[in-house]
Amino acid sequence: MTSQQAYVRPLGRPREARADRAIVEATLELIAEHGVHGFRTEDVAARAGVGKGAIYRRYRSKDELALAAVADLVYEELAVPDTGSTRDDLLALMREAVALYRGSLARRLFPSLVGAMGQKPDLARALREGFLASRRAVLTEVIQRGIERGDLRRDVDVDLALDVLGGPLFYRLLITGGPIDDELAEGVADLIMRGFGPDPSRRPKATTARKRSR
Amino acid sequence: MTSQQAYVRPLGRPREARADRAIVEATLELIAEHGVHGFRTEDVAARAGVGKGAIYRRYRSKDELALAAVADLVYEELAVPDTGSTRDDLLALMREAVALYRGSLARRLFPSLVGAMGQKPDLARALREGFLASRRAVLTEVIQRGIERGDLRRDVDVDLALDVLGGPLFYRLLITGGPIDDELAEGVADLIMRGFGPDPSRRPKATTARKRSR
Amino acid sequence: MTSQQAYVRPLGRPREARADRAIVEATLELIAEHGVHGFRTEDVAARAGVGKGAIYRRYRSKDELALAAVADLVYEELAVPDTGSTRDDLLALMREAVALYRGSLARRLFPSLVGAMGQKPDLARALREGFLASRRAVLTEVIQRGIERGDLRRDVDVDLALDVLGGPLFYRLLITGGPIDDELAEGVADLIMRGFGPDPSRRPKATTARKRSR
Amino acid sequence: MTSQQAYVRPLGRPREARADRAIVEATLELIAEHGVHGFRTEDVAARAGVGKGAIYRRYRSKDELALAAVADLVYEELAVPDTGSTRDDLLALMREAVALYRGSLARRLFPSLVGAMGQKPDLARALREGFLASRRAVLTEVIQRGIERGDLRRDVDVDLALDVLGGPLFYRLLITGGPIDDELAEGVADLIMRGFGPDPSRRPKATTARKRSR
DNA sequence: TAATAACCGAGACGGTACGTCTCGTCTTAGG
DNA sequence: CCTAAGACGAGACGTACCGTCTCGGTTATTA
Repeated sequence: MTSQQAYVRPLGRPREARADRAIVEATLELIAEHGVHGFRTEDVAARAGVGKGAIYRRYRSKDELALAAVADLVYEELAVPDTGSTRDDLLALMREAVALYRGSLARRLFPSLVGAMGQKPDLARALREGFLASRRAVLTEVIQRGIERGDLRRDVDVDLALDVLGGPLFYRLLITGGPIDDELAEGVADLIMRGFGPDPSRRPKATTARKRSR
Repeated sequence: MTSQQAYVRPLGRPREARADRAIVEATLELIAEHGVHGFRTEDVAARAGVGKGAIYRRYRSKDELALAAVADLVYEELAVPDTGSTRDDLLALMREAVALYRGSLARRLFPSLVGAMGQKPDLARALREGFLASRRAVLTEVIQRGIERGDLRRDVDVDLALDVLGGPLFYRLLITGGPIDDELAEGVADLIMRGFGPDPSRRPKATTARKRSR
Repeated sequence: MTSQQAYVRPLGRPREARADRAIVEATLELIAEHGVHGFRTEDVAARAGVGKGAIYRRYRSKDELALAAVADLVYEELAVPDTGSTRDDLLALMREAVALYRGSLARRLFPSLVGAMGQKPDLARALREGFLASRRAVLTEVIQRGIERGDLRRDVDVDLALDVLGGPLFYRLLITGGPIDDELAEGVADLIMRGFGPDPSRRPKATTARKRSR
Repeated sequence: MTSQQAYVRPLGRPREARADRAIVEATLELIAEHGVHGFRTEDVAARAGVGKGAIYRRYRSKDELALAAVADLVYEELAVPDTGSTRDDLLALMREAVALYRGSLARRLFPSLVGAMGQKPDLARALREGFLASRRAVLTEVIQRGIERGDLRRDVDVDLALDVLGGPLFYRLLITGGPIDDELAEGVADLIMRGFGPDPSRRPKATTARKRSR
């Protein structure tokens, strides 16, 4: 039976992969130069060497184009670290996030992206279900393993933990302009370990946090 | 010696105070509906019942108008709570913040505000130095008092603490869409108390933070 | 009693008469250069020194603009010549028509105008009822006078006469590309005089025309 | 069953004759509906049930397609009538022309064809040298025969005569919208006979109509 | 009281980017 | 090599919005 073979090649000339890449790259360059709102679709077309039609065949609007370009920049396979230490696993992920958001492009990109999310539910959903969900899934796995390992309490509010890990980073990126560096990564990782670590009053002898500090 | 009396009434017909208010209010409503970029000056004029000229006589650009409107909205006096309990003081401030950001106007305002901050340094500075700084000052005072009281460690990274308090809230507001409620307020307050509480290994007996959580 | 004074000045800034003229003139030039369909609205705007908005505030579409421009061009007062000689009157009118259609603007304008008439009943009606009707009225008067004077037969088919006077001219202009000159004017005028001149059969000897109808 | 043919079949799949007809017919219908410029190649393809490629393999451009379609409609062998009577020969040709231009398709086709001629010299030349020249050649022969026969003056301006025969018909078709009927055919034929007939003042006894019958 | 000056609402202005559309060509898989 | 389907680069279309300017008219202070 071929019914499982769901993919049917669409009729007609296929989209050119070359154009796909060129459009995204031109968009990223122009966003970096003029901002998420400041760039012009005509310039994207010109720089990518395509017609405007080729852009609007792929993306319904300028905003969707900007989103896709950013998504392309930001999506990457995320390996679940497994160092044996919950703190080190968290730290690895946080450091990677720090590295991503320190980049000048991502730093200039996110604010307007967030602004657009408020106006375009589609974009918000796409970002949440794609980029965000994948990162949260990885963090969740690390936390679950930490619980099983006994490094974290059984009743950890996982959502809160995720938001405490990610929140301060975005807060600095979007609002305060504070430094996004490894100190931040270590700070929140340690706070999670300490705040959600096993209750010392119950198990006075086991002090995970101590061991972690080498 | 009248030189100190600097004010000279300008010639001609004075500006109408009625229009001043109407413009700001119409702007706020329209920003909430369509975002800091999405609203139209013509709509502001129409809703305020003024001409576009009246707007541009007061503000040099759409951005300046948006900034002024937001500034007008956001400034308010903030009392420093003093319940005697560091946790309760934090909780009071957090609950107030929760109440503010649950409100539909602020909730719709902030995303586009953040987006605009990325492109307009003036707006970003105004918001950081006004709204944000005042809230951080109050929280800082509560934390300092907590340290002096011995509820918190002496070496608390205050900036990190502030970002852990505020970050998750904004993260949910702007990114995840997660719930902004008292559970969140309590979660982060407890995490701060626990994570930045006095080191139990150093002073195994005194555990103020423990007791407060009952 | 001011009720007869129906005109109420519209609110706001009035349209600029300068722009009205400039738009129509630029349109005519560009139609002559590129045809009723071939000209570009952006070029009209540029040549007229106005924005595209100023054009579309006045005309709902490119077609309506073209129609208005042509209508503006084509209306002019036409005097009825009265030299005392029917042939000379006809000749005067024909020479004037020749002069008009030799002109480079009209010569380039008419072909695409005719093409458009086939597609746009509005344009066709406007042209027929304005430009064409006024010229036919003048010719009709000359012919009537010729009949009364005895220079032409009483039973002249006036419509046919008008079409024989105008047809060859347009035929050369639109189809054959043949010369439009005074020789043509004289040729058709003489043909009309000779072909529709008084019937020699009434002056009892010659009866050619009568017999033909059998 | 094709092997018996000496004709060497070109490589590959042969063109479908079905498509040839369908393309031309669809083009004619769409030109009649929207004009020579107004129709869309995509609509032609859709209505003919072919791809755009099939059209552009046959015709190099939209204009060439339009021209070919019109040519297909309009070209037909034209016999030189020879009734023995110059008037009747002219009348036969004029009646045939009337029949052609009364048809609703030709009537809708010509205006935009003329419009296009003004912008496309190639099309104008093709139409003049093909369709038009063949008709003028036939008429010229009839007139020459008329001269030789003595029905028409020796010094007839043949070009003018042709334009007087064809002009009024096109004038009504393209400009005035007047009736195109046998009355018109007879009117211009009689006018030519009378206006270009032998000068009665010079040869007072010989009546043209007499001679025609030889 | 009259003149002067800046205000008022309404809306046209020049300019610019948008997103759509069509042209004529090119590129697939398949007959 | 043909076919239908549909993507391609190019560029005009008509719309929308910006920030400015121009109306007739209003509201203050100064003369």
